[in-house]
Amino acid sequence: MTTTEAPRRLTAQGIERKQQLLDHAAELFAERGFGDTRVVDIVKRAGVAKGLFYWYFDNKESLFRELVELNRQRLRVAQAGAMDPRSDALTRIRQGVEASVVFMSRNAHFFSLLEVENLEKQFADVLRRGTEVHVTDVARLIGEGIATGTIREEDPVLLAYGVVGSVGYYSHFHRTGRIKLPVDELARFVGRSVVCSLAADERIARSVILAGQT
Amino acid sequence: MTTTEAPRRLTAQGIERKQQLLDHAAELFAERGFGDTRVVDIVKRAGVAKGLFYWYFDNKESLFRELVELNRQRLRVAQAGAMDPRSDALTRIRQGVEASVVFMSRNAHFFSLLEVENLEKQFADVLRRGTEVHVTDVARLIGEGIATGTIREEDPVLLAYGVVGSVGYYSHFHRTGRIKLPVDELARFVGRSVVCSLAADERIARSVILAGQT
DNA sequence: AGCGACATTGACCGCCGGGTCAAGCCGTAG
DNA sequence: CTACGGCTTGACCCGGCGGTCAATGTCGCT
Repeated sequence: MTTTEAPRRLTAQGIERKQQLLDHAAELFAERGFGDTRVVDIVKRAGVAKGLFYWYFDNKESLFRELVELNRQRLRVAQAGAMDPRSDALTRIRQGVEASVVFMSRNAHFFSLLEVENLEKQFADVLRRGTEVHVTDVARLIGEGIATGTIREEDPVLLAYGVVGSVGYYSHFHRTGRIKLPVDELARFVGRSVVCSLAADERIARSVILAGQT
Repeated sequence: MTTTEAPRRLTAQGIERKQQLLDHAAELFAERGFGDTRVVDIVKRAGVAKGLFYWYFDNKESLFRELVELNRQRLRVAQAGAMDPRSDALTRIRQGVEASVVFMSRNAHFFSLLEVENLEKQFADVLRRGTEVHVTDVARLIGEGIATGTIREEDPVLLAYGVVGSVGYYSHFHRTGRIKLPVDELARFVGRSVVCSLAADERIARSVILAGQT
């Protein structure tokens, strides 16, 4: 199944069309979920014939997977971009967390699927792999923070799951309209929360938080 | 649709059979997800004919909803039972959190569906209502904690989402085998984590945590 | 015995939706 | 002009699955 299938050569028009399909699909998935979105719905919304779908994707599942990879990468880039390499680990985590919340909000239509890992068991693999990468990233930072004494001594991986979880959950609650708050405000709140749960002591927590209240 | 349909009178045998179906369904849902579980699979596993399913349930969806309500209630009871009414709010939260983690682990087969709110959009309502109840419970306690000075001053509801989220996520990661740790150890860790993220100051955090390390 | 209510069976129906396909279009390179 | 490969169409196929139903069984009560 992992055959190196000839990646079809696409013209400019082809690339655009494919992107349209991805976009409309993401939108529909967010609206009704993967299982309740018909291929017909996707093509209809894009205003093309059904057969065309299968010109660009092997099948519905394959489109979904592509969507996942794409957005994971974009999120990772956003996180990396938000971190100031001169800052200490805890601060960088705060920055990454805030960026993630904002990013997820901007791409709400997509993440309403992503963060939730087992909407359909068949995707457990892709989705979890993504989370795993994220967790590893954070765990590394936490390890650093523990070494330099800014983060309390606990298993870094365990703490990392908490960070990733918080971001995911808060984003989810925000997206589904149960937390009514401007994104950036929420982002700062989650940042603060995470810092509080990680900081080695009160003084550190306060200083990292204060530095973030621009 | 919310017709007060005559709730069929069940004999002892009937009640048992219905429970069997619920159990097997929960198991299968956990294995493959709701969408990928066929009614036939459920009845086959229970060793009965397909038609019987519709004797006990209106349809697949209705069974699912029943499953949800049932387990929500049981969780709530477990939480309430774990809290020592003489303790302060923060401690009670810690107790509730630990109980939740344990409960979710014991009922893993079911909660692999529950905590994830939008596996299928059609269930958003039931699932969210459940979370909402939970959040409200916790928010009340947090409000109390803020009033008595043990919890830091932030919007109680916002903080409550964090607590509920943490429990859900850690349980999820544990259930899916990515956190390999005895349940009770994990429960204590999550308890500590939550306390750290809520406590008004370091002294309080330490004392509440120490009191919990039996 | 025989009635009525609960319990159980499995063949059957109908539709929905994923995926196929043969044919046609259009721009460009030769 | 023609050939070719990317692009587009929509009718069609077909398997799977949710849900129905008429028949049969099995209690317990009168």
